[in-house]
Amino acid sequence: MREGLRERKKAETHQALAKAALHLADELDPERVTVEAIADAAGVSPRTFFNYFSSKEDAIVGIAPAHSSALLADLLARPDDEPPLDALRAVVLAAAERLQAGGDDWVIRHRLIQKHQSLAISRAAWFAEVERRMTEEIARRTGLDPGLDVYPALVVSATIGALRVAIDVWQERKRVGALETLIDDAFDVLAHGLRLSDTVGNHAV
Amino acid sequence: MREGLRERKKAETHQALAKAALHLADELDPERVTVEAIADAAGVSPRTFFNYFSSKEDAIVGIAPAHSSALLADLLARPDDEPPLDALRAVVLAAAERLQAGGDDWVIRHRLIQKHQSLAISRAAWFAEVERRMTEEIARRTGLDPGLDVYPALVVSATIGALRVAIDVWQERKRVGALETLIDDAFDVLAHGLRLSDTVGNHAV
DNA sequence: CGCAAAGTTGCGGCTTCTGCAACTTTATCT
DNA sequence: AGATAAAGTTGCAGAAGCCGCAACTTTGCG
Repeated sequence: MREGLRERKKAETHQALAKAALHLADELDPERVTVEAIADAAGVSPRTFFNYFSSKEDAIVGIAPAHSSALLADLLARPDDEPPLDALRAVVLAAAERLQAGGDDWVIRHRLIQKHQSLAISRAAWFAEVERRMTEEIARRTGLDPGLDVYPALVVSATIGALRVAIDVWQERKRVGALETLIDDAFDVLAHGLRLSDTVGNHAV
Repeated sequence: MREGLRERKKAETHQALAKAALHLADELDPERVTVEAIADAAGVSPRTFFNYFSSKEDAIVGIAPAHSSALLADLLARPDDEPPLDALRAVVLAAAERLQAGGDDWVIRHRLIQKHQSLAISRAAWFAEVERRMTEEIARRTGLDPGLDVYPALVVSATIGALRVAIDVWQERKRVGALETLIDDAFDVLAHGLRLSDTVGNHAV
């Protein structure tokens, strides 16, 4: 059979743990949620929790290999001769759509991340890994050496920053309006230069 | 007396712990260095360690309130009507000079940060705090609402990213050439737009 | 059915980190 | 100087995170 019972059970346990972690953290403080409680809620032993996540924070933030792979895969799928910033914008827009399609859990997650810096740190660690790999790819496309030229790492860093900032502002705006608009605004600024000009202004919500 | 014995001793202990943490981490793996060993090397009890640093990583990375305050103070000292990106560039250049004046410890520190992601995470957490406060100040200067407009957070995020990237590339280049040049390159790119053009290229080392 | 691979669990152990209370050192006031 | 207050250090106890290991159970497959 293509998808064994084994794989399915593993995926179910993973999701059960992530969901339990998220909802428990939402009800109490994340700091007051123990691994034991999460494992209990997912019907699994505390020891097993650590077979799936390397920390409590990772479970709450929902660090899934799938996501970072998706970002990188999207980038690899863009045409090779597309300008780096355009390719990255497309990747980020696709990621935003994917996140919004995920439902309410994603909103809860990011509300928690904004309130508790231990979670923000976990997210940052995840972003850092994505950044590292995207920088490699941008370097390959541009023919630049990432150890000599700042451009590849700089454009990727700005890109990830734009995603993060857009999400934060969108949450701050109570999710009124499209996240994609904010992302486009951010990339327009990055593309035209970060000098403050009259093209920058708070688009009405 | 202006500077009491108390203050001096505290500063000495702080520095002794930071130095011990850095050098022990440099000799062994950071993961294999325990708080107990650091405290011993600094001639202080493990319990006291936690009166100075909230984690082992913080001690190695040398999270000192002084540094982040310096960045913010520099920003506050810039003229109010200076364009945000210019003010931030000046702040980052000043920070780079300050770091280089610090001597060899700083180089060791950043070599460790690049090798071990647990330290990179600690640094990221510290950057995040700086970012938050700088964003406030940029919002004030520009009259933009950081909860409505992406610009303040975006320009600060790109700025901190530029600092990080410049330091990383400089280390990768074995510290040949001036860090300030790399920072200027990065800010030139940010100012003119992140579209790849022929103005971007690896300046000879 | 029966063996091999993979997953789960309990256990022991180390480490990080915190609150608390006792103690020592430094500052201040008369 | 001497008493008192303030600040800093330390040990202790304990919660929790995290990991390696070995036994056990479940699943996959011939």
